[in-house]
Amino acid sequence: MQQTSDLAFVVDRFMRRIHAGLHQQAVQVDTDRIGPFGGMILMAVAEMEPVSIHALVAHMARDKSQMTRSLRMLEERGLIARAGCPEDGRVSLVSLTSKGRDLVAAFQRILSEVLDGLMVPLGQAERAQLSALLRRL
Amino acid sequence: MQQTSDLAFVVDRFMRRIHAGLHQQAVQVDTDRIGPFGGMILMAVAEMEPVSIHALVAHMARDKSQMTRSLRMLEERGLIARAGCPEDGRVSLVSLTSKGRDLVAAFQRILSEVLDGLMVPLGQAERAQLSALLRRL
DNA sequence: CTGAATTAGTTGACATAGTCCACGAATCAT
DNA sequence: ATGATTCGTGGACTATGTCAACTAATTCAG
Repeated sequence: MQQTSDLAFVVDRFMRRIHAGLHQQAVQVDTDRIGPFGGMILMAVAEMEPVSIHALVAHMARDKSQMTRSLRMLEERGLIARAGCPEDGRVSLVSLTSKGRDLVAAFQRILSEVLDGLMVPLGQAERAQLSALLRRL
Repeated sequence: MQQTSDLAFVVDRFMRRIHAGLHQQAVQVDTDRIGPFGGMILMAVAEMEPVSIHALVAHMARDKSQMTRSLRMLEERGLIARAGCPEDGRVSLVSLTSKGRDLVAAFQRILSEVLDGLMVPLGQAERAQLSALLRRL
């Protein structure tokens, strides 16, 4: 049980190291000050566009009010655009602008670098194993 | 590279699910409203006591000013106690009170339950594997 | 077809957590 | 001793998270 509750610490620390790495590196790129969460949203949109806010909320496991505000911020900075959904008047579909797409590419590059840096203790096979295990949760 | 940056999402979501699970469950126990971070600190202290604030900061990868404030909060609620270090006048050593120890036990039980709940998709061997991999990072 | 329940999204108010910077005091190196 | 370093504290600010109330569009029971 020591073992079990330790897992939370280990995951937490890993996440914080990613966060810290991004914080260091992303300053060069994040000229609009959208923050790490903004970056995460952009990357999620990139994979799912056009996507409803509801789907985004589910995917990222965040509160919807938070998503509303972050999306407004991203929209103000011209990184995303919204369009009404023709089939359902309630949903609005979010997609990237070309400016947003550029920023996503930069974020992904940095994130990959940071992750690679953190993963050095693990061999190639182990990295794949780790990803596979986490993905199943 | 899709693969690589995905990892950040996967870890993030896992962490948030832990967080959400605690949020649900811990209400019963957290009568002093110390929050999830407070709980994490208590558990860390439990494993390391008597421990300097500096060591705690390093272990949890947090900002030291944040730690100062959280510890003050925990001290006000009578969960931890501080003692000056005889060998080094700068450091103060933190340890649990008996009230704190009880709360840690409760937190650990809940955390284990939550983690067990999240880990159901994985078999016993895989869980061990996951822990081992994460611990090496 | 209509009223009740549901769902998508927004907003306000607030709580918690993280970052940065400067400071005082104790210690260390030379 | 004195200058650099380390431990902890405090202030100011930003970013994230949580909860509850609300509007508008949709669904569904009857």
